[in-house]
Amino acid sequence: MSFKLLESPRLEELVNYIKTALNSKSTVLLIGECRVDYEGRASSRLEPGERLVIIKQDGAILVHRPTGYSPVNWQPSTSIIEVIYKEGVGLVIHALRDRPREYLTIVFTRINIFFAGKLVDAGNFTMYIDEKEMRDILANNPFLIEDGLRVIAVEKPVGDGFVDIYAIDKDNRHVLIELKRVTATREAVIQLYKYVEAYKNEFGEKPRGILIAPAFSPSALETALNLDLEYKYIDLKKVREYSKKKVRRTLLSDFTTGSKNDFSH
Amino acid sequence: MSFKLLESPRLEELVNYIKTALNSKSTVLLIGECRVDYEGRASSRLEPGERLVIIKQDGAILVHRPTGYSPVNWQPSTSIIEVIYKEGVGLVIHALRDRPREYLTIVFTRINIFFAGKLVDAGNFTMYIDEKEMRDILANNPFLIEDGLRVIAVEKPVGDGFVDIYAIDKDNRHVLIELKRVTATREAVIQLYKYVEAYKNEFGEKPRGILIAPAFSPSALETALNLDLEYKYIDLKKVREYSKKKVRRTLLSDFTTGSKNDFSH
DNA sequence: CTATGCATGTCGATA
DNA sequence: TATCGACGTGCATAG
Repeated sequence: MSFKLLESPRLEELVNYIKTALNSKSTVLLIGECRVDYEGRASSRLEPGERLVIIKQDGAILVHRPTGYSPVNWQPSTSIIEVIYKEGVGLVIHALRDRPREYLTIVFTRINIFFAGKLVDAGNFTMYIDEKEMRDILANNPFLIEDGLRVIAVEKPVGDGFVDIYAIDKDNRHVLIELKRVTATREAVIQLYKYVEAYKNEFGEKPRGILIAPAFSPSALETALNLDLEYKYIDLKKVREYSKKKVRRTLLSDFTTGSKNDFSH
Repeated sequence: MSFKLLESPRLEELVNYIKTALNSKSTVLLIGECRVDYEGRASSRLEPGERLVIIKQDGAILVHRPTGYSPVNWQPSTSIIEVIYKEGVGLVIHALRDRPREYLTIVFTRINIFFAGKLVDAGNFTMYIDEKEMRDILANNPFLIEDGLRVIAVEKPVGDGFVDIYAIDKDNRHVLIELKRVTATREAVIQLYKYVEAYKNEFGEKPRGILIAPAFSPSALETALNLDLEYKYIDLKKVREYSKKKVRRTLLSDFTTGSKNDFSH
């Protein structure tokens, strides 16, 4: 990594450094005293203070205060950036974004650290289990849900949406299964209920509805009880063990056009 | 701002610098080559590459790749941080978080830049308008919605949720108003529909349902039409003008316990 | 403390 | 390109 680092630079001289860095698609860090105005979907003003500003290689801008996960102000990667030095004002950074039209203005009155460097980052990022993965694993290993379950389709269109897994149980009853990787809330139960109702209307037969999650909120349990829906705790660790047998990534289109790719047997 | 800045330090010597910085509640920046593992609600692995790691004064950790708004890995401010140097491995940073239990491990094999400094940031941050503000302004100036409207309550409990504004129109019909500060999607329409249905069931009278937003998605408009709901465009600029007459922040409790604070006249 | 809903949400996939 | 739904969503607030 080649980089440029300046301690307590004069603001005037920084303008060209920053412009050069942005033109060469480098990542720029600025630490110093600034104020920030934002105008777009909302409006905000941040009074002067010491912050870290990051301008990434794709034009994303983040203004970070010394605490908290979230940037206090930002602009996603779609922004156009302009840098000016205004005598008596300071170093002004404008970031403009179209659609939605949003403006971000950062005014630095002092900069302690300037860094510009081209980060080389080709490392792969893998999320080991997300809801899709969980769905695929369970669809391919339905005994993890209950014995004798036969999966007919995943992401089956029902009513307004898609139910995660559509199956038939050992007593030949139809089963709609909704999955949550995190604690299931009442919302999830209601969603499943809508699927069950829609299915009943469409196909004339009331299916079982099972909500599967590692945990359930009290209101979810109560609602499930009231709406005559089943729920089942799942151990994510156990599911993850089955993820090793690498399955082809299942695409939505595989299941929405015809039945040739349905999981049936 | 007092700070410490090191260029291409040896990893061994960094351990104490970082520990000292964390103990003194400083913000730490590390730029260099690292890999990252995460385990918690999900699991992820990030292969080696050059990144920026931020450890904030409250223990929040962000791992940023050279592009994009979002950190690739992170830990919110509730984390406990441990720093170790492992011979033959590198500089290891562990961040543990309770509730939910989550582990983040960063392993640096090279560091180009180390920065530690106590940022002083007392600047005030003001968000000029959010949905609450919009709700309060419209509740206090209902003529912006339509002539003759009398607001009875805001955040009125209806069914499962709370409708933003509950009012009575000039013909004495009940009106449920749902607000969106951004483009309203079908979801917003469905939400309003649920309120209208729930209200009908609870109070026996079918109210008007009005969705108010600066813009509407086509599916939102279509759904509104199908569900017999009204929609109204609102100019945020115009609403914002009425925000100058500073209103006391309206609390939910003002409207849910008794009627003494209701907006009625 | 948990539950609920908003967010300048952001991001990715789909039509 | 716009829309839709998920997210390790984070975060504030109400109960």
